[in-house]
Amino acid sequence: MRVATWNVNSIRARVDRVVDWLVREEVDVLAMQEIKCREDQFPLLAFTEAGYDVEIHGANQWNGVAFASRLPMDDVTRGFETMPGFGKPDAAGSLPLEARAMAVTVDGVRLWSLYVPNGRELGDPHYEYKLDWLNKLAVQTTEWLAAHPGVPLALMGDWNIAPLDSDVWDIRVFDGSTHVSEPERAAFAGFEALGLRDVVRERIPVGFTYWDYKQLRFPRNEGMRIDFIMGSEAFAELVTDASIHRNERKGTAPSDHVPVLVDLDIPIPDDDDRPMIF
DNA sequence: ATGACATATTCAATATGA
Repeated sequence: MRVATWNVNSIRARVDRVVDWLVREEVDVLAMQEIKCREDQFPLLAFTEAGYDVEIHGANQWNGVAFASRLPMDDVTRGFETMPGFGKPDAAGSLPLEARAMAVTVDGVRLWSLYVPNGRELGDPHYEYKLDWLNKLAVQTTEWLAAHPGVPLALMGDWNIAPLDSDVWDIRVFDGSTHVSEPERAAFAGFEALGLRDVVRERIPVGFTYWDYKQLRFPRNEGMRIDFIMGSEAFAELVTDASIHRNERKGTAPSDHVPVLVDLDIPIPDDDDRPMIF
């Protein structure tokens, strides 16, 4: 089974590239982030014609996550129970919840698509929101792991954190910036403390997953590594290979992020055995 | 000094991104 994560930066602007890549790379399950549309706006047809079912969690022109899979998706959940909101409180005083997290189970593997809040600036309310969001997710993950011992779990997505200085092209440029601050790195390390680990880095130590559109960042290879697949021990044991698809940053109308993929030692049914989707 | 790029939305000017 081939499982991937990709911040697509608008699925409506990227649908052809995304579906082409899924088919070309024989991906079974894709976790998407920044789909930037509501469920009713999602370009479903291109996916279904290629044999993929889609589960969507979108709210408006910002954020939004989704899964595309050619294997059945079960136990679809949107958001998580203790997830904090952000923005203007409603009459009851609660903050709007953003579409940044959802999960599905495929072949007994629990998969999350995560779009961690950006943080904007150190000290910005959005920065506190980012740290709170991550810490609440870690607590939730702790509880889930305790309740589902031995079940493979992967938290996949755009973490908006560069855990190592070498995860940005020049750490000096990031002095005083988000993504590299100690509290963000501590929040990321909190997931490692739960027994999750970056199953891609242990196979691909070097390489970015994001390059800004501006300032010739990609031609200069001035990028960041911020998209990760954090697997539980049971998940990590299934991983046989990993890849970062840098070529998807090239060509016409790319996303600013590229796909990150793992191969799992889970046999999938032949095409002939798979139900047809029209 | 600032923007540079790309996406969304009340299609014009603004919000967001990292």
